[in-house]
Amino acid sequence: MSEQARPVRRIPEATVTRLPVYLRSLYELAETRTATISSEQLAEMAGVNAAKVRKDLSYLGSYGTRGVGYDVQYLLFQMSRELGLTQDWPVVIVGVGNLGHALANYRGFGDRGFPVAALIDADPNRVGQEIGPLRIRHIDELSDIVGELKVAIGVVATPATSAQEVVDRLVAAGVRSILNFAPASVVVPDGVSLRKVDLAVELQILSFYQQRSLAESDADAV
Amino acid sequence: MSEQARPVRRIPEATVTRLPVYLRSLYELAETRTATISSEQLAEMAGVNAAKVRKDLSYLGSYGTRGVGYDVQYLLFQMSRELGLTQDWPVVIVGVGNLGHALANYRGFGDRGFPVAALIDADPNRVGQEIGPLRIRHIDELSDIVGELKVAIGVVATPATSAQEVVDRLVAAGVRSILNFAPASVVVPDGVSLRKVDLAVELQILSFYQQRSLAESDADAV
DNA sequence: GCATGTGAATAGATTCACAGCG
DNA sequence: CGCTGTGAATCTATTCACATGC
Repeated sequence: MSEQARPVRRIPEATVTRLPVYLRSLYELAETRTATISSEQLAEMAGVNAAKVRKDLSYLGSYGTRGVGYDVQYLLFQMSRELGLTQDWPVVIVGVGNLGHALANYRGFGDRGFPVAALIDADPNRVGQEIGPLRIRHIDELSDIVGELKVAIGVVATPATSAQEVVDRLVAAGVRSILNFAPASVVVPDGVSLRKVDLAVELQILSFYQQRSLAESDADAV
Repeated sequence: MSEQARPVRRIPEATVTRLPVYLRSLYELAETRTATISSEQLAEMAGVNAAKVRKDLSYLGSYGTRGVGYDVQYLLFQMSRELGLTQDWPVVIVGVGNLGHALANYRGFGDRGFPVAALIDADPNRVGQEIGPLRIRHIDELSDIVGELKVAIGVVATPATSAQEVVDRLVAAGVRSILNFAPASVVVPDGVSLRKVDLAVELQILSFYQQRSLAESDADAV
């Protein structure tokens, strides 16, 4: 009897990564008081094709109206709910160097339901420093901080060499979602989500295609 | 006779995104004077599985030795070449707010073959300001700057509302690789590469899985 | 009539499993 | 014998195309 009758829709990973993009488009539409939107139009805004939009949205449920399109407000609500955005998820930023500093000052976090609850560093020279309303605290306090402030997401902005250790500490403290900005591959146990943002990787990918396209135009020029 | 005999290997997109990760592992190995590495070990370092490593590397060529593994230095060289990292690709950062500022100060760029050649902003109050060795220049100078400094990559760190316009200007100026940090979907013509890094999107993806895992543990607890 | 929702078809990525070679 | 390199099998994602229902 432990099985639920409710069919827990299995949303493909690729779809999950696109939902936030649709969501952003929906916010824009809501601002311009647009009432309904077709998959075609939404696709254009999100930079994908219409079939993909329809397939993706169908995983959330049948929220459209044939012959009409999707109700912007309703879809906005359903998607927010599905993404877990009806509640706040407090964030802790670990590593307050250049990048961590910028992230700490970035309004986009709090504005969108991810309040920065704490700033953490290992460097005693930084601990105690104030950034906006927050005082940087020492990494040894991490576990307490996570518990007290109900931290849900850990943002790692340390140098590569400390990244794995910081991740381990976050996991030990009970954090189950981690966003890693450090240029290092880190591992997490099952049940913990990890996303990575790596500048160098992105630039190198661009470099690959840049070189390819130059090589081609050189060949053409011969 | 315009066809080359050399078979231009078609490297899958998914593989291209992993090459920089392998490359980083190889640099670490090189630092510890490791001479050869098996697909198994490299997989562990890169956080993928061994079959994938072998398949990925096979697209570059048969650079391994059966029964032994891959020569670290040789693979490092081949991979760098394939990624176009044997030359520098000058970068221009457009939008010197919080994030742009942090990026401008980030040493990771120049150190890895992506020298920051120029900083650009549209705000007259920022133009003229100096950050490190660079003076912020006005966006109207973009085209000249790209030409003079042989800018290959444009990094967009503007607010969402200006992102598309900035991208259009970069493309018009001849930039064929763009890294977009602005939380907006932008379009580029064929032949231009675009990668995006979006904080809010990453956090929302984490939120989705966080909510899922909490919902599951709640269900178990009943 | 028109745009959704979705099976079926296709394309792409991952993993398996083993032949081949040093 | 050990590890690469790779076809074949599988899994996942995308796209097509049209029945369905407002």
